[in-house]
Amino acid sequence: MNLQQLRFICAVVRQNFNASAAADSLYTSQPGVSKQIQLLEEEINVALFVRKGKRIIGMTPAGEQIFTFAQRVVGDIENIRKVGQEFSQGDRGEFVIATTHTQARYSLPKAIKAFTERYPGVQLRLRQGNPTQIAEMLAAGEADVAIATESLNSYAGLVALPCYQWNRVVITPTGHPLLQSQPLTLEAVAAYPIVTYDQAFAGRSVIDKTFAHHRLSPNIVLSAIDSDVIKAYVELGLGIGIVAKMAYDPVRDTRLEVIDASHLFDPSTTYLALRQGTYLRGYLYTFIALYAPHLDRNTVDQALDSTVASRALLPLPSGS
Amino acid sequence: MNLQQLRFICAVVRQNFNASAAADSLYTSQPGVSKQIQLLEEEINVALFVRKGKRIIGMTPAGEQIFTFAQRVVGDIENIRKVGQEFSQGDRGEFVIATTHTQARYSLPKAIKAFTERYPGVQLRLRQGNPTQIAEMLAAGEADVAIATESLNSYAGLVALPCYQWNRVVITPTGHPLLQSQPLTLEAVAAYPIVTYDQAFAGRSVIDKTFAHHRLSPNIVLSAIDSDVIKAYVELGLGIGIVAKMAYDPVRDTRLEVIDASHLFDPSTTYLALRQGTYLRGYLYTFIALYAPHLDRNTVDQALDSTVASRALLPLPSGS
DNA sequence: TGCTTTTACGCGCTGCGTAATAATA
DNA sequence: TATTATTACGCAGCGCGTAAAAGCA
Repeated sequence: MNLQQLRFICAVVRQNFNASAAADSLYTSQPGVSKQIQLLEEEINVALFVRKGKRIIGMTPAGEQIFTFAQRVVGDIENIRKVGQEFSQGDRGEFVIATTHTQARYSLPKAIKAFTERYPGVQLRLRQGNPTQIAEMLAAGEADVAIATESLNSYAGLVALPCYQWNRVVITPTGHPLLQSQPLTLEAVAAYPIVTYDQAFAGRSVIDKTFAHHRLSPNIVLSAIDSDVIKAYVELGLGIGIVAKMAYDPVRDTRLEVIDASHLFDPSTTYLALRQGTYLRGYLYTFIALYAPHLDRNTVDQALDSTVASRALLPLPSGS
Repeated sequence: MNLQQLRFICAVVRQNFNASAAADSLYTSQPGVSKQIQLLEEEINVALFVRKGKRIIGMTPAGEQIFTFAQRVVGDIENIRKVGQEFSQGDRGEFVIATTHTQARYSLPKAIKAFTERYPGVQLRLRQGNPTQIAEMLAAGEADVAIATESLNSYAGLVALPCYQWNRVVITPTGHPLLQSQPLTLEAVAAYPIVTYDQAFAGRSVIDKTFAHHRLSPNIVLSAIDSDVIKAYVELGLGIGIVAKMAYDPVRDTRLEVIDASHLFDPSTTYLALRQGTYLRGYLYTFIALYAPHLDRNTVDQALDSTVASRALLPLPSGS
């Protein structure tokens, strides 16, 4: 048994039981992958993959168990490498953040600016996607942290830490009649065509739930993954927009008017997620503290160690 | 990086930073061990061991962190092997119990008899030692379970499950004057020379604490690790004995008389301990259930998964 | 002078790539 | 027919053991 064999197993599983793709992803030859897997199966005397003729189509029960261990081994090897880097060149390295457009554009810039000034030797990479893709990137080790509002909790192997709460504003073109209706009500909002986030993004689920709860059927004429796209279409007069308050910029957005809607919707919480069992480079703790000051090193470590859902343990600081 | 290098690191640490001993323990050459460790240090660019001249005398901080990961990797490799055995020959294998004399002699026989009948293909091995040695055997992977009354909890990386409670009897030679004093009191016991367990064994700490709490200074003329040795010396008239109730056999021990002492001492709890993060062969669950019927597979799995001390979670069934 | 680690060196195994074959969809 | 897995084979590299040297207590 050797490490390479375990890497091969993980890659084959991750590539949906395609050994050729697995070989590509590891920059090696496909026969090598097949052979090493066969050797391992022979050594431990049990088939790991279910084959239909010559095709690999799934895992045996034994394979599934072994896969979980193999994953942990491969992760630990990565951890060992990281410890080495941390001690040999603590202020240099790579740092990949998987996040959504809205976070990247509106909530992260301040922390990222401070971070890059503090760690000029760290190569920072932003990877964008929807919350599900983000969680998968993190789980697959393609990112070091994930930041998003939806669906980061309840993903096996990940730990989600609450960062901050936020709520929504309604944005309209200048001179829109809705600006007259004070105070703002859900009914008034539902009377106009609406532009807001896509299903998977930025607390859209809260918006849907709120309308449904009040037995309102809003006319959502356009949904987008991107606050800037929403704002553009609102400017064009396609409808009124519901976006995160942080996405409205009073300086830039002069062709829009804004009405606070915090009283209409439950607040949403943005989470920062980490893979369980990973060694965190020192600068990662620094970044997390820059982004969410209540998440100090001890808090993060405790959350990473605990098996139980960490959200309950962590009080969220008030307001923002 | 390869598995062997990680094994070498673990062995060197376990052998108190003696590379020669580590090589012996792994049945390989000492230069090979040194060289592989050097290669790894070179590869990840950080010293793992602190050297004084040519002697290895300790670990660097980086080394300590890496050691913990290396341990887990080595353990997971072992786990993978076990999964293979479980699925290829589920009713065959090896099973090592680390325990004390008293458990081996008096509490285990029934479960072991049933187990060997159920699993004739499993090679069962009993390893005896004091509770500290037992815990170390388990932690080092030299045993699959540890069973003892003292000091199995509070050992990092181990999970202790309460199995049963028990208490003590006083044994005397036939016709001893203590037999007349009804009911038995601590003061009466303390009036005679006492033979009982060694410091490290079988709830001796409870005995000491009880006497101390009553401001009594018993005259313990002989302590032994072994109930049978204690009984032998009580038969010889050296003193009265305090032993676990289960150690008195009314059929065999005809030259001894017995007085129940449950009302004098707090009960002790015997624990069964497992290493965290280990894959358990199916027959191990069977054995545990035979020995302590309230510890079914789910209970054991939950305890193994949880990071927090498992004892608090587990109710101990009453009496026995 | 022990005992321990490092250096030196050569053999043998094995992992890996290329090429060819077999089997599936 | 296109894609994918297995078999065959040969080279290169590396892990491991033996032997010798170098330091340490």
